[in-house]
This record gives sequence, structure tokens and C-alpha cells, in this order.
Amino acid sequence: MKKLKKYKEQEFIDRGYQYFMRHISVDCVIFGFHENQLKVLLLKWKDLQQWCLPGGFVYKDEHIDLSARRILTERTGLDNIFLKQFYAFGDPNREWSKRKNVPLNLKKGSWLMERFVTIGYWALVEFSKVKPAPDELSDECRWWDVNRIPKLVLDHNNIIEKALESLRINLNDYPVGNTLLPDKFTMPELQQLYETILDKKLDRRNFQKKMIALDIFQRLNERKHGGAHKAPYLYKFNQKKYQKAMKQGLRFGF
Amino acid sequence: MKKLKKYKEQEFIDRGYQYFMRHISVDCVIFGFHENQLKVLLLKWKDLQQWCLPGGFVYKDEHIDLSARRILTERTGLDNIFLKQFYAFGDPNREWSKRKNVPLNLKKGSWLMERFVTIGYWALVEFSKVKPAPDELSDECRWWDVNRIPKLVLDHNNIIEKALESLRINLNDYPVGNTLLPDKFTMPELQQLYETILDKKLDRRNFQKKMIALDIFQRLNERKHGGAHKAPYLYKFNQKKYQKAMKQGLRFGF
DNA sequence: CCAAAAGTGTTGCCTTTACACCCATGT
DNA sequence: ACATGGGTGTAAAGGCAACACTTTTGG
Repeated sequence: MKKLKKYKEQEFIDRGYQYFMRHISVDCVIFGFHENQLKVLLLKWKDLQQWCLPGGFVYKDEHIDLSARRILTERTGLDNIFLKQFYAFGDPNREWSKRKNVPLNLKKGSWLMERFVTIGYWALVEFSKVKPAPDELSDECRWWDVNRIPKLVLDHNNIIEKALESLRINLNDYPVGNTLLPDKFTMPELQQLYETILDKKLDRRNFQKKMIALDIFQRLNERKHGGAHKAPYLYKFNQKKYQKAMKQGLRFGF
Repeated sequence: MKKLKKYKEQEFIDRGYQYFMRHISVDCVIFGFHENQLKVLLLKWKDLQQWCLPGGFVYKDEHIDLSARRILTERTGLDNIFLKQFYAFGDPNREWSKRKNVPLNLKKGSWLMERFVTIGYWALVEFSKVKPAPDELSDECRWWDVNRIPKLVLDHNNIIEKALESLRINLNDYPVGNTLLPDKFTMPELQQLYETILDKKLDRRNFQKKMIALDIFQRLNERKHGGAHKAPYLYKFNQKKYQKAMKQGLRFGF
């Protein structure tokens, strides 16, 4: 696979289509969880000074899933991330030439000015392990509270909406706890995570019972101190039991 | 939108990329239900003599959903079809130049020989209303039992697999009965439909109760005669109640 | 009249929901 | 000490699976 060196920005703008497929891009909605808030990782374009999703293009001989993974690794420093393709956005208005403000001084006729169909992925990462890194075209990369996203570039707000929707629908089948929380966590924290994603309150007592009945957690002889009031137990995922249960079609019940 | 006239086949092969986006295609898995079997509509290539999914390309200014709809209408004669985008297939092996047998006498360098990412849609249609019609490149278009699909072109078998999977997952939320069955139908027929899609037996009595409890059907003063034994009642969807229930998040319970 | 399929009802179980009680901790 | 959040238990409600019985039809 011919790869484009990072520093050759003008080469990318002028002749990127020799390396990448035209008309196809990949955008990633990277979810994290911190201070009881669901977060999304965004980038700020150098020239537009507007925020956008981390995204990129697909090398001519690269699987689209791999493109998404490549982008994720570049932005977060992590590999082996939980990743799901959720939707292809194919509105013909998805092109810069139909916008007033255009990045990179793009000229009419550039391959980047043409219409793109973007494949949307969402990813679940452990907030504390991420080292947000801007790419060559952006000067900032940071977390945003999912409820306070600014007006983004193109249709990226819509992409986040759809990603959230997909995340909610898949909450039953996917290990959001295992991927979004740190290694050790408390039941109230896990509950907060579900409540945030579902955007509704759950009964504390029933939640615990339900989770523990799944028999995929391991309670440690350790409590989380520091907060006021009674210190809650810390839990780990019992990865062995958890993997087994997933194979048998575990459902979390949401 | 510049449209390509049908008869200009050579023009399409040589310069189709002037009308359509490169690297992007749309494939439709059209489901029908007949004689208690789930069916899929397939086409046979004129030259390859191999079967494939109905598919096509996306005009440069056309929404991908509309491309899918266009293809559906051309093949089935129906519009207003229930349609769902379910997955984007982005394996780099999806290209003819990596195959032994190539259709249309395509030469190296042709835009059609390049790699395509295809957006998969599935559609639910009423079997009896469909008039299967081959396109310009195929000489046959007919229904195949979903359990007896032959070896198809490229990764089209895999696309059908994924479509079925998606259909099963969405069985809870989507009106498979309303779209796959004729206007009037019996409960045993509806049950057969669910059993076929889910590939498992359901209890006749519990099924009826559950369905009727949804309060979206209207029982007619009419029975389905002709079969041996007791004649079952005919039902219609009460579209008003049904639409209302769907908006409120009706779940069928599968 | 009989076999097979269709319509209706009942029961018991198990999951979910609601809520009561006690315990621990920092202020 | 006390307000607040955390851990555990129980009882009622509702949904679902299992099964019995009657009715209808073509042969």
C-alpha cells in the first residue's frame, strides 16, 4: 500500500486521489466517559477555526474498517479499540463546494471539493488512557461533553446524533462498561454510565441486582474512598466469564 | 442531474464516471415472502451467467438512499418500498480486477474495474405485487429461496447473510408483517413469516395472543377458505392504530 | 366421523418494578 | 449526630411460556 508521508500537505491536496479513493471518507465518533459525562473527541481545523469529527480517507487498498482504526490510533494513541460501523452518510450536499467557507484554500476541481460519502464509526475508549493528538490540519484536539457540542463542520452534528442513537440501540449487546470505564469501577459509576447514555434515571437497587445477576463481575476486597458517605465496592470485569457470556448472547437488559 | 440513457451501454462502460461517483455502489437485498418461504430477488448477468444482487451506482448529485430506491423501482415496478440501509462493505478485494472472470469485457483501467465500496440496503416488498424485471446487463430476474442461494458474484453471498442478520435484529422495531404480507392475511400466515425469519418455531396460541394484544390489527368478518381444516380469520393492519403505535415505540417482542 | 388445524382460556413461573431497611462515611 | 449515599431484602405486578379444551373444516 502506497502511503502518503505526513509532511507533504500540498501533495495531499493536489494529488491525494492517487493514494486514496475519491468520494469516500471515514468519520469516527469517539466516545469517552469522565466525571459522569459522556464525551466526544473533536478536532479544530487550523484555518476554518471550526470543530469537526476525527476523520480521514481510505487508501486504495485498505479495508474501511482499517482506515477507521488508523484514524483512531492517530488521534488517541490507542489501538485495539472497540469499534462499530454504524451508518453511511450519503447526502449529495456533503461537499465543500456547496459551502461558503472552504478549508485549505481548496480550489474548484480539487478532489477534496467533490462530494464525499462518509462511513460513520463509533468507538468506545477509556477516557484516562487517551492522549488526544491533533492531526496535520488541526491545531486542537479535545473532549467535548456530548450535550454541549458546538456547531460543527458540514453534517458532523448529525453524524454524532446518529452515532448516539446507534449506541443506545446497541446498549443491550455491547460492553460499554468494559470499554468506557477504567479497570476498577463501582456499581454507582457503572449505573451513571448507563443513565447518561440512556438519558434516564434507573433504580439504584434493581440496577445492582441485575448487574450482579449477570455473573460477569468480580467484586474486589477494596472500596472506593474519597467521596463523601459510604464507600462503594470496587468491581472488575471477570474477563473470562464475560467473554463466555458474550458468546452465548449475553444481554444487559436495556 | 445528468442521467444516462439506458441504451448507451458502451458510453456507460467507458465514461460512466462522468455521471456516477467512482468507487461507490449500492446493492439491494429485496426480501419477499411466498409459500411460507423467505425469498430474495436476484439477477443473472448476461455474460458471466452468474447471479448477483440488484445494484447500481450513485449519480454525482443523488442521495444514496435515492439510488437504492431507483434500483428497487426499476427491478420491482414498485415505489414507496420499505427500505433500510444496513451496512457498508469496504473490503479492498471488492473489485473485478482481482477476479478471473470479468463482466462486460472490462479492460484494465476502466472505472468499473476499480475497487468499490458498496452500501447495502434491504427492502421488504409484497411478493405478489412485484413484476421482476432484468436490467440492461442481465437476462433474468427472479426470486430465490433464501436458503437456496447459489454462489453469487463477488461478496454478494456475504451481503445477503449480513442483510438477514440485520433483518432479524430489527424484527422488533419494523413492520415486516405490514410490508411482506398481502393486504389480508391470517394469523397463522403472520406466524409463519416470523418463524421463517427467526428460523425457529413459535407457540401458536401465545403468538396470537401477543399479536392481538398489540391492538394494531383489524379482524375481518371473513375467513380464509381453501386449505383443509378449520378456516382461519383474515386480518388487516389497522393502519391508523399501527402508525400511532409505531411512533410511540411499538415493539413486537422478538 | 375423524384427523388436523384454528380459536380461546388457564396456570404457574420468572423477570421486572417498587419500596423498606440498615450500614458506612465525611462534615 | 446527621445527612447522604451505598448495600441488601422482600413483596406485588406484569409478561411470557406451557399446556387443555373446544370448534371447524375437508375428506
